[in-house]
Amino acid sequence: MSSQKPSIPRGTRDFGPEKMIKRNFILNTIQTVFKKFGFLQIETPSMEQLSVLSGKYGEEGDQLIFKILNSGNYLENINTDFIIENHKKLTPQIAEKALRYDLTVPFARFVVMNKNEITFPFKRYQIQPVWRADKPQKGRYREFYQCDADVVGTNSLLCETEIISMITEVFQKLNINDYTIKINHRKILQGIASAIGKDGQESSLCVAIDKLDKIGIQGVSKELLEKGYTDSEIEKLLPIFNLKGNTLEIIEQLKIFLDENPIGNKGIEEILSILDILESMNANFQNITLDLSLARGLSYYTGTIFEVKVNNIQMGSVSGGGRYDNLTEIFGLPNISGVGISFGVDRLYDVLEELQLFPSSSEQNTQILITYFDQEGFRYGLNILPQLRAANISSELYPDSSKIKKQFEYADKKKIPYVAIIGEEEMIENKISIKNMLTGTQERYTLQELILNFSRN
RNA sequence: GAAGGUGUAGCUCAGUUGGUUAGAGCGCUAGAUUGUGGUUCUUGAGGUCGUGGGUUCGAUCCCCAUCACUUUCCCCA
Repeated sequence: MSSQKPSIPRGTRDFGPEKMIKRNFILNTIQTVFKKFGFLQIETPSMEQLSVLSGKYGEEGDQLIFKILNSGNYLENINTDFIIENHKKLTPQIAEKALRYDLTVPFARFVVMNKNEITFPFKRYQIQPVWRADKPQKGRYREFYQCDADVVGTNSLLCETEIISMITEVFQKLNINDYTIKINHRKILQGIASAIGKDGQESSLCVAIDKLDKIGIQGVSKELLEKGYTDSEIEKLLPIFNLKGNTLEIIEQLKIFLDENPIGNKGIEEILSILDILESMNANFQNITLDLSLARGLSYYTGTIFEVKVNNIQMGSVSGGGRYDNLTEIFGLPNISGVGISFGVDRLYDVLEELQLFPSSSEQNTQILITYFDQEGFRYGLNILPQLRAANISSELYPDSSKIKKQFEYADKKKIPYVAIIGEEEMIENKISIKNMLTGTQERYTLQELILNFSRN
């Protein structure tokens, strides 16, 4: 009999107990903040109809969707010409379901399907894994979690400020202090495109200037040239890259650049309103900057866009989002504006690990392990165990009758802070010896004393 | 889609300019210590050197192919 070597698909991960404790610290923090701001949780299925996802993420995005092969004889009734002609035409015929690629599109589908039950404005949060058929790299997986919070059904800029407040609170709770919330506005980018004579062509402009911090002004210029921008158009753009000062000063310079462009000025107005609301709420501004090079890849954003970067650490953005005006329109529900935020748990994990910001995990652990020498001690332990648990003390009884040494090793490896020892002497005295595994000290308590000492934890 | 890197013990890695018996640290086993973990000392187990083929008297090493993992670019969280 030959055994097979087990493995998991690349880009996927197992999470052991230590990792789950740390992940849950992040997830619970985010969830607590979402709840506090009045967001309600929903979940959607792992798989969606392929047609729901197709075409929502651009042409490249379609390739990155994990498709699920139809059940049964999926080749029945297939026009074999497709196989030779084009696999893209064959795919929808043999796969009608696919794994979700993000949480936003399924949410849009959810809103449209449940529009009669939903009370608008609808604030929902969702924490679930998503899948991408990408080649894995550092900080990039084929299965990963997203934590999204969105408000749909209102244009109010209060939503934007609440998102900023939530980011601030999450980072404060995670003890990350040195970070930047970059904000920008798609309408400002539209206005810039228009001002240099490229009306309506801001998407290629966005893709290029999004890379500004990576490839520099020269790299961006080169890319724009390749995309058909003329030298004079790029020349006009240059002042944008050289704006200096704080957010308000940049806005003043930007106003001059945009001149009377109505769309661009609408964007500026909204940014100013957001800052004004934040000021009324006495919010902390320090971490917010207007970054005109922020564009964000996804094409459905139409208003304010955000991204959060942890400073002084080699890591891409850990959070991002923005306002979208027409996400539900494609499913037949127009004029629903929404704004959302997404936290990247996996990247936050790496950041906290690197900055050593995870709290000590001992409190989540078993507090007391009951050890014993013989069958009699085991029975004594069986009596103690439920009483400890009734007092809300996380505890366990060693299951096998092994040497005491072995039982201590178990406690040590599991980082259980206290070991209860039940031997002949203890049973005669009707007390329990408790050894503190950290300090090595040992004392005897009655069960009552033990419960009193430990239940306050 | 393009270009690199790496596959040797459970883990992290040495090594052999091609030679008989492939090593270390950590981990694991057992003991020193029959009522005590972590520290210390001693002991033992554990390998088709990724897979298939080629060259050779002989390949873990050289050549070819293949698979897996990994990094960068593109794109994204």
